[in-house]
Amino acid sequence: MPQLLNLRKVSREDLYEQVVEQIENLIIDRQLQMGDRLPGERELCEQLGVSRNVIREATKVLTHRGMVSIEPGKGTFVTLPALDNIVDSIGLFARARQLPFSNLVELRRALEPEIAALAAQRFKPEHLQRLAACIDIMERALSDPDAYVETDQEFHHVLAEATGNSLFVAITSAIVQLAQDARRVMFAIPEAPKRGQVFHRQLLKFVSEGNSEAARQAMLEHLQQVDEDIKAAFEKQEEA
Amino acid sequence: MPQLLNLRKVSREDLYEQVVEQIENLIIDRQLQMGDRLPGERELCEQLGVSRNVIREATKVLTHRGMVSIEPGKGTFVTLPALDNIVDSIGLFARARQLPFSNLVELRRALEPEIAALAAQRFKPEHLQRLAACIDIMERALSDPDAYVETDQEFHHVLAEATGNSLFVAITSAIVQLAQDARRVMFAIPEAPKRGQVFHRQLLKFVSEGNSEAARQAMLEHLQQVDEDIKAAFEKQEEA
DNA sequence: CTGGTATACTGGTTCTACCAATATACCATA
DNA sequence: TATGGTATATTGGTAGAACCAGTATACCAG
Repeated sequence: MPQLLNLRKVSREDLYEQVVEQIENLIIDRQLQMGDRLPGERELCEQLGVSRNVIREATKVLTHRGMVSIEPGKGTFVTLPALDNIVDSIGLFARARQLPFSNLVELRRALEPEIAALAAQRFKPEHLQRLAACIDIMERALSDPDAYVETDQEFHHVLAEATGNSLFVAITSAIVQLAQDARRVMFAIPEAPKRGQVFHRQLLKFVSEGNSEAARQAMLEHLQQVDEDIKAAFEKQEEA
Repeated sequence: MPQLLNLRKVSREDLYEQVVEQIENLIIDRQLQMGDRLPGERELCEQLGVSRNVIREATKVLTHRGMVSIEPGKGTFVTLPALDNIVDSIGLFARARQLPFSNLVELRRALEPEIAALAAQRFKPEHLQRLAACIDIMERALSDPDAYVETDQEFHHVLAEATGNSLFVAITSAIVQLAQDARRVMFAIPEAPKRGQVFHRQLLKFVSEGNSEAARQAMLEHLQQVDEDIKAAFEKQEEA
């Protein structure tokens, strides 16, 4: 069946979609600011000429986009989108497609060395403290996968925050989250966490010295080592 | 008012949230596969013991997460999350916080050189063709900002696809989208697009030769040039 | 085999009604 | 005066019935 005519596909947009867009635009244009309260559902119905159902479907979507927060009995308020949405969307994407672990490793190798380098240039005292605290906690949790992994994530998160670039923070959170399962596997290699700590200390040192290039290199080697340990752990797992 | 007691905050989860989670888990666990049809709304009401309203709010949220697709008259079907959600979430995040343009530039400088390098190792003939086609189109659109910018985005997108890593594709799409406005500004510098083409051609050449390092370097210089042109364009804009 | 048609089904939308939690103003009491 | 209860209006949460419009299917007429 050849396509003789080029027909534009007709598509009336759902009502709730239109409501979502309208409110979204109001927020983007700053006509609705952070913390502002939306009109009540019943009032929005009148103003927009739609049923309450439509309004509710729209606000539910906006809630999950992190743009509004619904508080029963009080109202619906404009909020600042959190990192969660980015983390969730990347996580879902990767999970749904069962992306190979190598994809994650490559992304980290592109991002995190640069993050370490920038962190070395821009850190504030607060960040050094938090990094040091992470190292301490991990040292005491060398045999506690859950605690170690969680703190390891925090370490990389703090490093990203030290760059002062929220986009780095957002994407780092996402990939670190995705790598979580793999990290736990790593504990099959007993000396892996200890080896990781060596690099963590190096990183903290180089960053605190403001030595960008050394920090970048240390991060690169750290990722290399983690990658190898995880591969070894997987092989060990398959033997069993 | 000192916080004497540590009270756990009570919070019954909304019904629609529970429905979202249930369906989401079914999809993640592969009990519902891509293309499968969900039971009708009325049937879901019975099975889950909730009103149709609740079901609808849940499916709307799932739609905007890209997990299902609603087709009136037919039903609701499981879909594969698209890039759009990642792009949207990053875009919203950046816009809502009015992140400085420099954040974007830094992220690109971390990602795209690595992408160029990987593309040089893994490209398929198809990618070279598409890259060449983009260059041709841009050549003919040196004075048409809209067409040029759009094709420029496509160029970087194809490069990311050539890495075979979907995470690169996703994040590249997002940042390229965010940079769109800035790119258009660039046309205030008449020779900017032409200069960009020089690098585009270089990139295509190095990638096709499989020369990772040259490709990486070319991309780095390309971004550097774009950044300078945009800054110059902004200054020129402020003068006016 | 074509094209119409009746029919059942799907999601889209509206409306009404009620619940639970919140906020407010007011009032009784210590 | 200050505390605490109480009535009341308002908010979002949920239910359920009803109808619309688009779709699919089977069946029938040509």
